[in-house]
Order: sequence, then C-alpha cells, then structure tokens
Amino acid sequence: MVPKWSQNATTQAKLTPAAQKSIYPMEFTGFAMLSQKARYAMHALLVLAEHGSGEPMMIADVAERARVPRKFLEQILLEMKKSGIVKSLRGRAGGYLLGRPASKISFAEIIRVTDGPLALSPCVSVTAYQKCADCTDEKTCAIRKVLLAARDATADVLESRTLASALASSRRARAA
Amino acid sequence: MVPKWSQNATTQAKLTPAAQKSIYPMEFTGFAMLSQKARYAMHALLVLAEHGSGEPMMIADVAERARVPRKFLEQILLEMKKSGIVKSLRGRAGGYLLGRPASKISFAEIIRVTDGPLALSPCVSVTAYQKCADCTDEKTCAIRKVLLAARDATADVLESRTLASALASSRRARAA
DNA sequence: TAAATCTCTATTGACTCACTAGACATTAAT
DNA sequence: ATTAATGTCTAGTGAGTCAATAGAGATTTA
Repeated sequence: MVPKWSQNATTQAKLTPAAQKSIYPMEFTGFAMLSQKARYAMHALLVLAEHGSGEPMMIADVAERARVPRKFLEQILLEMKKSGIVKSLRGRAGGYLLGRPASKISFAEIIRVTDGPLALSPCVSVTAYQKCADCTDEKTCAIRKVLLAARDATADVLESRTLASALASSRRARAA
Repeated sequence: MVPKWSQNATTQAKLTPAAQKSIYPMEFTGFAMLSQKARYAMHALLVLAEHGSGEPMMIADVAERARVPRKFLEQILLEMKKSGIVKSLRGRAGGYLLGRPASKISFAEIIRVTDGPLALSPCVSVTAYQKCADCTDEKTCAIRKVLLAARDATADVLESRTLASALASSRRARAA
C-alpha cells in the first residue's frame, strides 16, 4: 500500500519503462499525484509563456526547452489547442503560441485538461458533477462535506495561480 | 482526455466490471479522485465510529452497514489495523474497533493509508518527499510553488476533519 | 512541387484497480 | 479436545490507464 516513491531508495522497485526513458526516473503513486502529462504540459506552457506572443514556436523547440518527448508533446499541445489554451499555425513557418495572455491561463485549467476534474469525488465536482450512486442524502452526507471543502481549497489555489504569476514568482526567486 | 464521468449520459462509455458489480456504478477519472478503497474505508470507519467503542463489530456487519464488498473490506481493515486506525479481536466473538477516539482520526490519515500522499508531486510531499529528477533549482521552480500551495490547502482541510467532526456535522444536518 | 510544419489514429508494454478465492491462525464455547 | 466462528494473509484476475511510440495525412510557404 505504501506508495513506491515513499519507500527508501534501497527498497525501491525497478522503474517503469516510461520512467527509465523519461527524464523523471521515479515512480509516482498518490491519490492526488499529477500525471506526467500534466507536468509536461505545465513545463511546455511556461516555455511558451516565456517565449512571448510574437512568433510561433515549433514543437521541436518547445520539446527541447521543456525537456518533453517530442511525440508526446504533440499530443499534449493538440489537447491544449482544442481547449483554447494554445493556438497553432500550420505549414512552413508554423508553430505554437499561447491562446491567451499568460495571466489568463490558470494551473487549474491546465490540470483539468490533462488530468480531469479537481474534485475528490464526482459529487463535489463543479465542472463535472455526478451524484454518488449509494448516497441517500447528499445534504447530510458526512463524507461529502469534507471532500467539498478539500476541493474548494485546492481549486482556490489552482484557479488563482497563472502562467504569468508563476513566471513572475520564479523570476523574483532567481533575482534574490 | 475529458474524463468519462464528465461526459453526458448518452455518450457515456460502458462501465468497468468493477463498476458493474459495485454499488458505485460510475467510472471515475480525475487527478485527485479518491479510489473506491478510500471511499469504502471512510464509510466503514464512520460505521465503526457510530457503533462506539464498547463491543467489537464483525467484518460482516460492517460490510453490510457500510455497503462494502466483504472480502475487499477485510483487506481494507487489515491495512487500517496495521496503521493503528483500528484494532481487532480475533476468534469467536471477535471483530473490529476504532484504534483511537474518533476525534483523533483525520480524513488525511485515512486517505494516506489507502491512496498515498496528498501531494501533487513528490517534491512537495511532507510525508514522502522526493526531489524531481529534472528540477535544477527547487527554490526557483515556478511549478513547485503552486503545487506546494495546493498541497498545503488540501492538507489543512483533511487534517482538521475527523471521523468525530464528520459524524457531528452529519447529525446536525439531519436534525435541521 | 518540395519541404517543413502541425494533425490525427492506432498500438504497445508495464502497471494499477477493484475485486475474488481460498487456505490459515486464533479464540471461545461445548 | 473438538468445533465453529471469527480475523489474517497471499495470490490471482480481467479490465482499464499511463506514457509513450509509430507512421500516415493535411496545410502552408518558398
């Protein structure tokens, strides 16, 4: 039950093939753990945000700067495009650009696209609500109240942090 | 990419075998979604909390009251026992009891046992920290700050809510 | 027309999830 | 001492997910 990445190094199981090839040579488990895809997406979008909104940036360049496997990044950026987070230009001098100012792209949005809703349970999801099948009374459910509070706390943080604010805070940290 | 449980009913894919048999006939996806095991654990522990600390309660009874498959519940309670959340009596008139007062058992603890750390990334985990492999400087990482704030927000909520407080709030809601 | 780019679908191997099965150990009543 | 009732433990299973990889197709510019 103990997640593999919480075991100490000597007892650690062998790596997944993904992890062996990936720049993240660890196994992750944990109920709220972001997928590799989400981490890749955040890195790539920060690269695009840093690059600015002048010329488009080619997938290959983004892949290199963000250290994301190129073919995987293609899929990720395609999803980002479908959700409006980025836009693309095709053909000869094509590439990717942010779809909106970096200050209008929150981490909550990025994570929802790659990994789905933030809620701990469908019955507390704002973007994808569903009643639990066994729940006799949602108003009095002891568990739902807790999960709702947890979701709201997470969402508050992730909605308020944007690519722009993250970039700014990291620049501030670097300066200091 | 859109998680299946956020699609509307008519386009919903067929259920997993687990979901078909389970009392939760839905598919879940979502980065922070609790496992079925965690939900079962919370239900079962609330049943034990409600039952009180007098006589032990048999697995079979807990399973029925909490509506959890009996064999699966055995495994869950065994893990809970190993972490000290419950204790058991073996033999003829055996059964399970909470290992501590319900006011000393937080949801954070339950979830950590069933689903692992609360952190969104190993580098922000308090209970199972690990450095990310690609991270050149943790102090200036744009992403880490966001994930850390999210983890802290979630943990604050889940650490503060206990079986006792959940039970009380649900009783209050029922009275109103 | 060719070259460079993004777009889309399919496939893969290792792993996880939610169980299920069944043998084993312990205790209390008879 | 035996038996019945309980918890303990290990292993297995089928469907599904994750993190890619492969390769053909569409679009644009030179």
